[in-house]
Amino acid sequence: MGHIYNHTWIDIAARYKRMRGYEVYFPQGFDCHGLPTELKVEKELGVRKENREDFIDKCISWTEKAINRMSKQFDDIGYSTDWSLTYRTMDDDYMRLIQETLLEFYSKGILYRAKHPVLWCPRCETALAKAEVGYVECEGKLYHIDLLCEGHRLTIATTRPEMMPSCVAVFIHPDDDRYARYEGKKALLPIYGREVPIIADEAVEMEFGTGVVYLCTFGDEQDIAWQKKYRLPVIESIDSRGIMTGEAGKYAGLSILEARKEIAEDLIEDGHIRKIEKLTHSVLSHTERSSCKSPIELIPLYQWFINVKDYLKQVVESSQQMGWHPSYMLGRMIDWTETMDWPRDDVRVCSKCGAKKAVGVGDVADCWVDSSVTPLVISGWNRNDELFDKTYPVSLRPQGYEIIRTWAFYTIYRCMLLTGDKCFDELLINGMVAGPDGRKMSKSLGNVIEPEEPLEKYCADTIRQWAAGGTPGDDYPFSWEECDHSQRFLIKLWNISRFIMMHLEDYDGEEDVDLRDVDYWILSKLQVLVSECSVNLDKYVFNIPLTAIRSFLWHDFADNYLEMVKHRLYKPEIYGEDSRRAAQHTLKRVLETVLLLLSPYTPHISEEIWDTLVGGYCSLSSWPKADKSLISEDALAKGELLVEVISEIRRFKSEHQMSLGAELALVEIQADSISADKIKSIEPDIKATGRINELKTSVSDKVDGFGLRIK
RNA sequence: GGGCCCGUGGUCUAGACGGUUAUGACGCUGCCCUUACAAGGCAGAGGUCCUGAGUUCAAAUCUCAGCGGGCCCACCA
Repeated sequence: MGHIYNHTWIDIAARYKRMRGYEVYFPQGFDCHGLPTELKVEKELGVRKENREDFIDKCISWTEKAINRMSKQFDDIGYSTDWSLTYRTMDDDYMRLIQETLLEFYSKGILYRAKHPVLWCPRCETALAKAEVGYVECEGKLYHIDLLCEGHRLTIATTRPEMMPSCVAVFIHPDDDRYARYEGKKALLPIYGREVPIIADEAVEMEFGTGVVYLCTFGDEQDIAWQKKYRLPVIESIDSRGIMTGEAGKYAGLSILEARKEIAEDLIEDGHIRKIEKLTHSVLSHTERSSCKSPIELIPLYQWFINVKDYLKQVVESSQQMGWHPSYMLGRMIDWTETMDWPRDDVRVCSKCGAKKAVGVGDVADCWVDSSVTPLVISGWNRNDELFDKTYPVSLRPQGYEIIRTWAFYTIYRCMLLTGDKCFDELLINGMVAGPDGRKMSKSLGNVIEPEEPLEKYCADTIRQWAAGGTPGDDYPFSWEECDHSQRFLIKLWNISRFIMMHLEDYDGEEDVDLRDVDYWILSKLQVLVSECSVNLDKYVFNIPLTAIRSFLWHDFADNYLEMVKHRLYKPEIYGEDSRRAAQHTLKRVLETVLLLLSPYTPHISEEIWDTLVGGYCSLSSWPKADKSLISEDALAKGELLVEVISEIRRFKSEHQMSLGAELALVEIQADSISADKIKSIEPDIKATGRINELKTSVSDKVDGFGLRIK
């Protein structure tokens, strides 16, 4: 439903801009590569990636199935993309362009290969981006292990005793009086009998565990920082499959968990363990965009890196040149550039390797490597200069807030470096779709709605109204009630149209008509509505115009105006042919304009009615302009008075359990002089709409506004 | 720990350049077949606009603090 949600937004924007006269370049892309796909295929089809060719085939067919399903959903909601422009990140042309951009980065030294501790998932056997990991809270044990220092016991605390073979130093806090005397000395590791330096550093948390921590290469990011800062050696005791290496001595060949168990037993047996505490802690795990959830390791490996840190200032500057909707989302981008951190490795690898045969890299690239060049792909960068000049920067980037730090960030970064220019004029940021219960959609909560279910139950224009109801940047729940209401609105619109069509059968389309106060009233309100819609749609605010259109059509137009002109339509012999024609003209004009306003939201029903009412396509017509000459303050005031008087009469009938069609013998209105003037001019409308036989209006200085006496 | 967003009748929600009676939906109550629509219409009940303080003639709206919720980031040897 998230895709239905934001693609409806994009489609409304595209349809609106077309009607405003823009030539809208509207391609749809599909993001295909990456770990999420691989994990899905492994899980659902039960295949492993040992057989690379077979695995890739399975990934491609799975992805194509997903694309077909999504494309059908988009077609089902009337998504007006130009399918001939569709791009897929797994297409050869697309991949070629990715490679070109990477080669350009390589030639500039921005892309480089280096050995560096990376976040590594032993289960998926791949390096992960920082954005792909998160912390999972779980139960663990904190082992207090005695080390020896000049005959004294120095007790460290660790949750990972199996990292002992990788220990290269022990750290204490410089202000910690308990351990001050050990600073600069050496500690002896049990089992391995190796001596490591004892170093004082501010980063040690004195309150945690024993206040003494051992540094292993690499247990966490702090270890990386310390290893670099103090130029300590690196000992790799865990390999890329999560198996202990030869450095682990007798534990070599064991898995991490097996080694943890055995080394702990040995330490206990030898009397080196002073205490084991239970501990709830957060373990860095493979959490994002994946169902893996395995704990991750920091393993030094040769990997390809792209230097973003040196260009953050430019990314921020580029982002500031764009319009963000809502504007505070720019702040999230800047926050990200300010807080992202990774100890930099300055190693650059020479490109002149002299290899005779190029061998593809076996690693799985971060999927953002593909998806962050889309503005270049669709604009024909390095392919078609004419197209590029016309379509770059992209006018509007729609996306969710959860991938500002990834999709938006990497896209702005790469396009800025490759083109020297910003890649978007504006960004429209949507929130997440929550379940009907208001909570995040998740399988475990059982509140997931797949698009097929509402699409089966409701028509596309109903789903689109639901989607248009969201606010930029805010999360938005899926709501069956909102769908019900939206569906009923369509029926209402249909019935209004039937009524109007019925009365337009003999309408000659004469424009030169003698409009009455009531006509000016509804036409005035219509002009206000048109400008309200334009102002908001220009800001990509969709919910406010839709609500305003629905309220106008349902309540002002149907509940009030239609009832107020029925007598003129049905009895021209009493009220005059020209009055009837004025009403016909107004009915047609209002409905036409409302159909144009609704067209971006509910294109299907709008076209259907438009075809009968006007002919042709309303989505190809021009967006209406508010005609200020039709706004009459006097008519607005008279119309509101008429609504109020009719409302009083309806209330009376309701209280007396009378039908609204029941006739009233006599109604007397007392009004102050200003209101009385206005009321007198709309007396025929009051009389006819209220089914009043005799209506008397008199001026009274005792009332404020007006009062009614009904018999 | 840092940042951002949010808190409005039973439920969901609009409004946030300060200014009549706070919007609408669902639900609820009563009534009514208006020569379009009962999948409709009319009328009605229901609110300390999270709490407190401040600015102001005036605060749902602005400021600060607190409480509660959400998201992102960081930390947890």
